[in-house]
Amino acid sequence: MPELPEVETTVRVLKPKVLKRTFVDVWTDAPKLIKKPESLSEFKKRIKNKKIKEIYRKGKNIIFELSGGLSLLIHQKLTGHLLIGKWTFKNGKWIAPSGPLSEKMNRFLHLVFTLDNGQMLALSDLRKFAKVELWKTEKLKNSSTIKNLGPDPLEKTFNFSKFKKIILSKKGKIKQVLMDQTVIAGIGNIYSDEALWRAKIHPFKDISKLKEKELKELYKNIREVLKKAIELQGESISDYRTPTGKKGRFDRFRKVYRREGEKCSRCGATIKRTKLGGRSTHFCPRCQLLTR
DNA sequence: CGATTCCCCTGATAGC
DNA sequence: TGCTATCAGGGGAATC
Repeated sequence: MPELPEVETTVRVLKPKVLKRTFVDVWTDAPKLIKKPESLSEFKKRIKNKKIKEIYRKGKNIIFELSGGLSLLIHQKLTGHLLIGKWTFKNGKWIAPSGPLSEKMNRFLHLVFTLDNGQMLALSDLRKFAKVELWKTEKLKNSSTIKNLGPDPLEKTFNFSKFKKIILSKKGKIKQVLMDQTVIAGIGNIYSDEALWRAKIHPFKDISKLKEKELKELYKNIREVLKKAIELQGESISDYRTPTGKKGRFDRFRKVYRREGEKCSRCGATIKRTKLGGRSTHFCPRCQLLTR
């Protein structure tokens, strides 16, 4: 499930491989992934012969800035991940070279861009939830997709007082607020659970009940866990893989997410899983008390 | 305007 | 064995 660290890893790995490259061809067996423009032929026509001038992350979105005043936006959602390599097309399907790209999770190719050096940029997406949009760069900047995003938690300007201010301006349960992309951009289910465990805060704790000390711990731990995950190229307990098809190595630092029934590494209590707003939520019932 | 619900999709898993 | 029902889940749209 790509969140900020996984999307950042994708951008960092792709960057040297795609900068200054030109799109020469597009293949898809799932045209519904392409939301903009609506017509696939129009999408193909517009993206062909455009050069990748820049690639960057905005929240969980990947944006390729192209020549001709265009920008390609890709959101990987739950199971999407971008891969780079050289596949061959045989009998209606893509054959991956041996190595990580041929591994199971990388087989669900639904969109393949061929670049001018023969390399391919491919979107593997088991559940086909990803979205691909081609925008005029100026329009994208003013779009609600971009404008409604909250600040990036790793930006230099994102200091504690800014964090405190935006969190306290919201109401509700802390985990839900952390996952709200209009509040802070980039945190999802995994890293909200992990940051809250590190900060010893119960995911259901109401914003209004948070103490100054807890806010400070949370601020610090959000940034630390995200940085650590980027350093390790993200987590791959589920579908995510880096663009070369390899697993991220954050797993050994994962303390609660998908660890229901295991012992808390800090206090030994049994990790619990519940639902919050339709999302599974993991926490330690002993070190993350609701009332403290 | 905010809060909630539905929907997109398919592999894995449980139940019969 | 093989079928069917359920679940997971980001975010956008529709609805309350």
